[in-house]
Amino acid sequence: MLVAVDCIIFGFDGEAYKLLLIQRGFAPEKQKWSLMGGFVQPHESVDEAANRILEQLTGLKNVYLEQLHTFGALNRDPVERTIAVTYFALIDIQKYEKQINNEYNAEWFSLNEMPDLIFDHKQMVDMAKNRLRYKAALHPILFELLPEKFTFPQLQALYEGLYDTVFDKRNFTRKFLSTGLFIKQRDKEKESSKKGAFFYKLDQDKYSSDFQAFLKFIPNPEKFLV
Amino acid sequence: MLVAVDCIIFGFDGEAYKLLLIQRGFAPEKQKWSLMGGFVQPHESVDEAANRILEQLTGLKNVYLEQLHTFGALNRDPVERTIAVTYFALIDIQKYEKQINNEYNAEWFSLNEMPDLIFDHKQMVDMAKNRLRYKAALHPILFELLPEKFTFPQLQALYEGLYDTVFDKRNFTRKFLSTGLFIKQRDKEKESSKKGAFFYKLDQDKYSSDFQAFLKFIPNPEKFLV
DNA sequence: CCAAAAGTGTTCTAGTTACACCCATGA
DNA sequence: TCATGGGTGTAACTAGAACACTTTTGG
Repeated sequence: MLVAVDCIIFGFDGEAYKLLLIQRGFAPEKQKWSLMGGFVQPHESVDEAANRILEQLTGLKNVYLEQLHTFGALNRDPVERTIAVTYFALIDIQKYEKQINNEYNAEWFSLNEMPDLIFDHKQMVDMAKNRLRYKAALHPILFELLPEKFTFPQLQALYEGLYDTVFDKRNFTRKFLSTGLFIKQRDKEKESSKKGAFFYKLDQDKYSSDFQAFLKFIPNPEKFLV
Repeated sequence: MLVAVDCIIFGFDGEAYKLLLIQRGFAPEKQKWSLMGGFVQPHESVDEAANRILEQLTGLKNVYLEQLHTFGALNRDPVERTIAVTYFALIDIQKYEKQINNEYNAEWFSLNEMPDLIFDHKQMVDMAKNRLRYKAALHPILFELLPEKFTFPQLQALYEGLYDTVFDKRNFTRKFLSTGLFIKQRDKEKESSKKGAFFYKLDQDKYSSDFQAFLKFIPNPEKFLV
């Protein structure tokens, strides 16, 4: 039985969520679009395989990478019995350089303009989207998609994009500022407006110390969940 | 590469959370306690394998079974390279009959009185516990551990046991009743008190229609999360 | 000077918490 | 009759939601 790893790689370009896909240069389904994947090698753990595969395509190390789900349907790969351990990654799209690896024909696609994908990769993407929505509602992970410096309008677009909705600007700002996670910078981003919007950075200490958001079925659930 | 499935099987006896473990009758680690597991067969999906393994041990079908995580460290199985797809199950402990399968020496252990487990099974159990806490804070899944009819004192013990805390009885009752998920029965459970506590049943319609609890990072997140 | 986006406060509402006494019954 | 556990209401507080105008500045 073969064990493969597939990576769902998310980016955000300031307007929309993107996925990094590759055009397969090999059979089966040659020329069709698919997630970046590969087989787990005997000398590496499954997590290591995921990191390797991600780095092969993007050149990036130390990115947010989380195991999503293992897909093990009987005929998901028509050629050989393969189970796929999927991971989703959140990367700063600005750090990605197309030229890093020419071995793969990789391209960013907007989530709502995706080509058909091979095998059960569409299902994987759907699950990843869902997990991301779920997780981002509770944990401050979306910042992994932003550059080091970002503005509140960008931050709000990031959240609005994920949930496909609009939030009240005042309430949004207040809620996020009240976490104490953000440090205002002196400079402004002046490209997207005349007035310009102040940059913020994450308070890395607060960010890395287990920040938990506010679940409400259990009183003070942040006490209990790790 | 071998692909195994391991099941973390939870029960609740009215007082404490329990795990169903088996004493291995085979090498390696013969006689030691472990999770119930087995290899994925060529003719079955991974999900099917999990259901099969669970049924082999408990005789139960259609129980709550959710994929947890895939463990793929290099030397997790000292004999052969094996990756383990883990699932956790929630079963009504009263439905379990010890005699269903004598092939395995199975026993329920309280979560805080567990024997040493083989390989990385302890890590699996920890992760399952955590996932259960997490999930139960947001979704009404703990009822899978209760018999069809249960009392509010039992329900509260169930939640207090999982989070290892005490809740205010009045607030607890109000919050849970306000979900409209519970139908009061005419009869009482009279074993554990003189006065007796009314039985309740789940409103199965409400229960099966995607009940979502109340996350609070995103306004009205139940609109967005599936 | 005006169009476009940034930034900022207050009020109302609803949900959460804290808290204590009476009830029913078997022994 | 009393010990044990079951059942219930209210008031204070807090967090979330709704809502609109002013500021800045490049063109």
